[in-house]
Amino acid sequence: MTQESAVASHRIADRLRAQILGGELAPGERIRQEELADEFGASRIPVREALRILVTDGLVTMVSNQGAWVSSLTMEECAEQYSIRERIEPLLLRQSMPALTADTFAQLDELLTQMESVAEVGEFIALDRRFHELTYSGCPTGTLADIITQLWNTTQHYRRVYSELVRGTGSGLDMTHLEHRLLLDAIRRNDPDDAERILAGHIRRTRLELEKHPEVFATT
Amino acid sequence: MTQESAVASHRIADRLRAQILGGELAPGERIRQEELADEFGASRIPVREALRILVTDGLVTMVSNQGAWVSSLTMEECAEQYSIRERIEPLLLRQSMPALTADTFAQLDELLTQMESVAEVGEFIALDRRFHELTYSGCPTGTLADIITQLWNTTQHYRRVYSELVRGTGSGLDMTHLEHRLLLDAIRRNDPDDAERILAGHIRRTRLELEKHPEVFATT
DNA sequence: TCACTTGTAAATGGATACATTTTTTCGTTA
DNA sequence: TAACGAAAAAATGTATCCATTTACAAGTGA
Repeated sequence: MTQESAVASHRIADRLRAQILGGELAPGERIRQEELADEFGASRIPVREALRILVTDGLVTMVSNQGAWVSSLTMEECAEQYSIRERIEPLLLRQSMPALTADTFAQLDELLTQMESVAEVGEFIALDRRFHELTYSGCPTGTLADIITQLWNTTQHYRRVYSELVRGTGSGLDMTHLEHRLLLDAIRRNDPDDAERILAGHIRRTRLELEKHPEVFATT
Repeated sequence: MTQESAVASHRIADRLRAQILGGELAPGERIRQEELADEFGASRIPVREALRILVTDGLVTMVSNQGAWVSSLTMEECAEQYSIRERIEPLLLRQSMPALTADTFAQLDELLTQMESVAEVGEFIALDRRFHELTYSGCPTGTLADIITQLWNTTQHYRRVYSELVRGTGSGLDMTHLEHRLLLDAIRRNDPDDAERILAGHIRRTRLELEKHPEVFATT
């Protein structure tokens, strides 16, 4: 379990991060320091520190003398982030694979089975994320993993909105399941080249899918 | 020219960043808030903000209740950053190429000529950086460019130390010049595939070269 | 009616003072 | 002598108060 930090700025940052990733705070939303300070029973100093921590995460955007907002992405920016992931997640997967065990494979399999039958949108994207993160779990944390976590975080809102949009239409999700199964198979066979290729394709197709729905994104 | 920010925290961050990138502050060096505050005639509040800004840049590492240090990399971490660059800089170059003009080509050529005859180490790595940045200048700034700037920044110190180490031995630098010429040629010919391949190879060879000199890095 | 100005409210930036945590020092003891 | 521990010193974390900047709105003029 995650221990709550004794430092107020960290506590506030953790809580805010969870709110943003959980969808309680939408991209573009204004964040006022005093409001937050009252909410947490703290002064504005730790709130400002917390905001800067979230800037590091890419989740908050600050402008001098103007304030802070939950970061938002245009469709082009979101696509850019997917293009980056397309190039570097296969690298992380390759480095992770040697350390994965049969036990991990079983967990991955179980996650896929759950995903194939889940109805709720939030649940689906959570399982999807846990699946991919588990495939990377053979890697010690480092810059590569940090960057990828950031990219997942900053695009999470748009994944959720997209999923809600296409829910029930059956579009795209079938392919996702197929790709996941292929990916797990390549990992099990310990074929890093194949795994890299499938993962890159998976991310690429997701990006193209997102680009079919500009209405998900901010207009500016 | 770069306008000095009216906000103290930004001024301090800019100055500190320049000191770190310029080699005045070495990786691992402790940063005391009060010291900096005195140095800038400010209180510790803007100093703390500045430190958090540099954490975002990856140039400073902070630990709760313990303090801040100039970030340092082990050889493995530095190699990891080069591996990431190897995958994503070719992407940035590809996106940049269509916007480059004959004028840019001429500037790139001029930079290479200067590099081939420069004697001073600091001058060399500065020209090298300007050359590559100019090849990327066709791209609007975005997440990809930001990440790459960060990776260049966090590894800059080790490039400098390495360059000083091999100065005069003639090892490796010849290859660097050849690769740069090949790269510029591919860019001129507007051959993105070739340019991507050469650039990836260039970064990869630099990484391998660095890995031949573990003494450049922190031992922990 | 529209553009511009100005004044006021509100929000962010920063200084000082204090609280808390960590580190260091120094004395004690086995 | 080495190890343990307590007290002092130093550094970071936070609250409060004030300064400065920005945003909003009402008012004035053409």
